Amino acid sequence: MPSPYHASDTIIRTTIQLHHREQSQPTAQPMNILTTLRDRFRQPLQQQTDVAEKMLDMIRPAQDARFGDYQANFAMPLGKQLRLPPRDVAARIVEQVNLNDMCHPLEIAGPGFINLKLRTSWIVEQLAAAFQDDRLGIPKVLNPKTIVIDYSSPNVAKPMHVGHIRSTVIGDAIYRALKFLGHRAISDNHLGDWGTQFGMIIYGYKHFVDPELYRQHPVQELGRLYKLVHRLVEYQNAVAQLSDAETAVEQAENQLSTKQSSVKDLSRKTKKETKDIRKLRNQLADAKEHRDVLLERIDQVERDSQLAELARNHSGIAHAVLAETAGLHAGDPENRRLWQQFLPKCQEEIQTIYQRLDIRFDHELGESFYHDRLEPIVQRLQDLSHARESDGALCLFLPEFDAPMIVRKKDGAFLYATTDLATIEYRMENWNPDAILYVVDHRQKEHFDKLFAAVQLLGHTNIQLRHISFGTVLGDDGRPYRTRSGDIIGLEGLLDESVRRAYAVVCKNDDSRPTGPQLTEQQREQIARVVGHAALKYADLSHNRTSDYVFNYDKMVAMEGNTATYMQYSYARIQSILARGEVDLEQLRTKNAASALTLELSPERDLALQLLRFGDALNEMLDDYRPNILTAYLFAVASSFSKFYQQCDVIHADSERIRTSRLILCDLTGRTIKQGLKLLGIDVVDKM
RNA sequence: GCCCUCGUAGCUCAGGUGGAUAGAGCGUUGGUUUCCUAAACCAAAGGUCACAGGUUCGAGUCCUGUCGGGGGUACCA
Repeated sequence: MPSPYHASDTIIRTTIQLHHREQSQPTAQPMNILTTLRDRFRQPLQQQTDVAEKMLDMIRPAQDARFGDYQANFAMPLGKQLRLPPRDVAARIVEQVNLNDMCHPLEIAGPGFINLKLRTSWIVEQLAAAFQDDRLGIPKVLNPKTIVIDYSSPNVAKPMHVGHIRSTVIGDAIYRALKFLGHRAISDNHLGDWGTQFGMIIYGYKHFVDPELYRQHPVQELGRLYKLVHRLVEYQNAVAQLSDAETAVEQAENQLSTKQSSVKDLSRKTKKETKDIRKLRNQLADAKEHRDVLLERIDQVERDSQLAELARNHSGIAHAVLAETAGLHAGDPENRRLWQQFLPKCQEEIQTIYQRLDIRFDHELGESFYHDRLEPIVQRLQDLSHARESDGALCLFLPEFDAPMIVRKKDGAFLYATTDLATIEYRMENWNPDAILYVVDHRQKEHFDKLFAAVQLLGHTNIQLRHISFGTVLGDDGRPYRTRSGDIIGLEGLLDESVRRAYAVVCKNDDSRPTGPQLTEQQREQIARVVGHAALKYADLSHNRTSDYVFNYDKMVAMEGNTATYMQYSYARIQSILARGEVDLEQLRTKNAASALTLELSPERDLALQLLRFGDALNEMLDDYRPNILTAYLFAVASSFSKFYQQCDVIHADSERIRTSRLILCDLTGRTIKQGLKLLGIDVVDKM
């Protein structure tokens, strides 16, 4: 199935264009540059071709200032289609398009590029409109869509860790941006509140709880119980798997030596033989690694005499935990009671993290919420003859996939595939969304492929389902980010460390000010909190979401280059200018900006043009749900501002007129940075 | 085995459904401050875009193959 989206994403119903580029309202004054240019070119193009929209997409910002501000590249493909020289086609379009108020006379260059240079008078007019608008000139969409965004979704009984950053932060940014543009965005945190981890806690509570600790610090004690039981279960599983793992190593060793001895003359190996041997070597290494992990896991427990004794006394713990989980699901009164007791405490714990991250959800309907809907949906799948039993499990065999989607295990338990189906139906019944977005890591692609196919089987075709996938956070070694001892890194600790480093930088900077420190201890701490949290979020958002990226504190908090800090710094400098200039903002904002603005120097014009691109950047971001488009835009704004700042004195400008004009630019830049960062879930500070 | 992904400067990364001379930050080298926050700015050096074919007026981008990394692949989520 051809897809207009990134290959790693999955969609159905490509015909629903969700956040398509809208034609602007004829009356809407503030508007985006690209939207406007496309509007102007639409009719002339429609006279030449029936694929005008495709051609309109080929209008884009110029790559090189020599080619003006924007360029249109459609004359070449159009020339081919019409069997005319592209330059002639370009000339014909240029003659018909009405851009005189907006652009200098268009130029045709090279094979048929159309170069557009915006009139400064037009920029001034648009900028003035944006300046006087609370929304900075960004229009709301004409056709708002209802879009459910499913992100974050941690298991409530476990501490959140580094793996939750991306889903949480990217999902939140998409949510904020959609809302800002006027869509009805609904965020739903699909909490894991019903799984095996509760079986572990319940088992732990029944056998290992310290009542006093539980009374004083319930969440901490539950966390301890989870970790303890988890460890014992892992230990037991490791013991059970060890002999298989050892056999696998032996087998790999045998295969390798057989292969090597069959190739007698090693200096005259064929390509295939070389390849086979390397592959066998890798297999051996993998097998050894797996075995060593198991050994380490076993050793860790056995080294600790207390743990070892617990492991001996609870030899059936792996099974028992599953039984506790099954009991919970089956309605065992004691387990239900415990679950109801634990759940609010776990949720509270997780909320403290969300508060730190400044993230709120419209809904938090966890897995448990759908429990009663699983049986009926499975029944329906059977009634419709879509599901059948295989090896005792109830399966959906989907034509495009080798392995089936299992909706009920042979022990009768349901899986998350089942819950996901029920969740989609619930959302459709209650919110009637145009789309549901799943911000989930790329490893679950196949799950979503199957899930979406199953949804179609159930007859739901009037909805777009999309997996917004993202890559892995890596450590310096290029492997998933972990502590040196191999443990997963907790999110809370990550935030603390980020704030700690931000604090150090804030202090260093303030202490080294030529005029002496300006910040109180309280201010320093507050700034460090904002800057530290921002650094972490921004580091994540500024990478292409589909890429893996290497996590690096130093770079993140380095406060140079494309970081949140650089943007926040720009913002703070602007606030400083406005304060030092004793500017009455209310008065400034009521000024007739259109007549006050003057963009004579190129840093002024560049900055102004950059500010006008905000709406285009947002559209582009939502086109494929890529927050790094917005971070790149903000970096460009901040860079333009730095150049402007360097070359254009604001407070001591040559004339009152220029001073006012530059103050307007400063204020609008500050508001744009603030608004842009806000859409990424990031705050600003006035001083830093 | 099959499927999905990635390979761009010393390092970390950008590079819409193909468009003009492949970009940024860090690092390196050199320069800028009696001046609104130098956490800044300017300049230079640094690239066979993994490799080989192909499609095209035009390929980092699309197709095929090869090499290398990561991930997934029947009852975890």
